[in-house]
Amino acid sequence: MDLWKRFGEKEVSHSMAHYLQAVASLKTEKGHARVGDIATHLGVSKSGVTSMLRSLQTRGLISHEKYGCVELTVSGQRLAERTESSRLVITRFLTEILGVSEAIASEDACMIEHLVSPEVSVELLRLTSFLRSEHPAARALLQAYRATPHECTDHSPDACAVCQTSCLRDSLVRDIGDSAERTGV
Amino acid sequence: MDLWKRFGEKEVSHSMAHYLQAVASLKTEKGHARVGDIATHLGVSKSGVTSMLRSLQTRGLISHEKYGCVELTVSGQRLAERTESSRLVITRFLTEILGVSEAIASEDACMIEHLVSPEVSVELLRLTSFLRSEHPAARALLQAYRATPHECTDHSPDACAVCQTSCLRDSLVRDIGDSAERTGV
DNA sequence: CTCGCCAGTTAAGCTACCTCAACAATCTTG
DNA sequence: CAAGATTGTTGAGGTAGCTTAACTGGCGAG
Repeated sequence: MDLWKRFGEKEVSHSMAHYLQAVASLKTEKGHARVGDIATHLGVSKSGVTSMLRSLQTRGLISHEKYGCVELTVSGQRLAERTESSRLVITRFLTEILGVSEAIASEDACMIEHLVSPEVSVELLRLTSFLRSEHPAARALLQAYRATPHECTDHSPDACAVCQTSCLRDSLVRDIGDSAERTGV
Repeated sequence: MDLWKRFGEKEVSHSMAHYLQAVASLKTEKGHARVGDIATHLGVSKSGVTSMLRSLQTRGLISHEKYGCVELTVSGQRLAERTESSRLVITRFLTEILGVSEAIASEDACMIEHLVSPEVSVELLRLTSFLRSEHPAARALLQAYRATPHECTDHSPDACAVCQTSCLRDSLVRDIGDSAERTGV
């Protein structure tokens, strides 16, 4: 299967998603988004911004005339909002339900926000809301969940409800040090 | 914050992760991985494979000599295993806990498998295992969760445990049609 | 042995995204 | 209303990852 090739065919790339978010946040923050603001906000050169704006304009996500301010089109606005919502949902799920540190949650959310389908984001929101609610089943679950040890003592096939032929955990935990180092934790 | 720039600084790119996985799966499938096999497996040209192999060799993830078979190094093998484990964990969480369709789950997992930190993957595995286990709190929660309506009726600030100033759901659901179309659902 | 085929490589070219350096437009201010 | 600072654009150049086209290494059949 060459599902993997769709990565390059996403409606927007990682960079584009962040340009759109930058424009959106500058607009709400200071009322307008200019090339220099975007460049500063994203930590890239102004020339990089100019050429990216051209590309975003071609895709109908922004409008921008020479030396003017940048405006999001309706679809650009939608995309920016959706990406931002995904980011928030993912971050909250990672920190509040999975109990991952803020640093790692923010980094992971930033990496995947634009790649997660709305279907998944909306379900993730639903699960997070439910688990954070006052519903007795949710409270009971979280309490029981927090109480069980982190270590899966028995990871033989079929003992764990997720692993099958081999223990998935083993290949994950051994890399945890490496990634913590990068994040500066 | 320019967290977003780390996207390009990941140990491996999306493509690289899939090349490594292709080599690993060909090795277990037919005992060896050759350029042509990899090209077929990934649906790219042989010349593309040759140049990617050069790049992976430079990074110490594979070894490959001219006209020979491709071998994963220890770090290449670790990376391939970790990516594959993440993919499995994510897929199972999306289908079995969130209840998303196989098609969407596979696509999303394929997009993000290499971007999710091992910390998050391992916690996701733990949650999924727990929820799929026989633990009474898990059974009760899933039952209650499945029974609650999909619609969040009250999304005013503070009513929902996740949304704050505005309803995150609104910006997500309106895009669901668009993405289903792409996936061919 | 050599001809031909297949696997693999090199070369050139494309798109995306970035950089720096030079230039052009606009704004500010005396 | 010009001088100079600020802001934005253009252009050339680099890396990553792909493509196609042309070339080469290795090997079996006659």
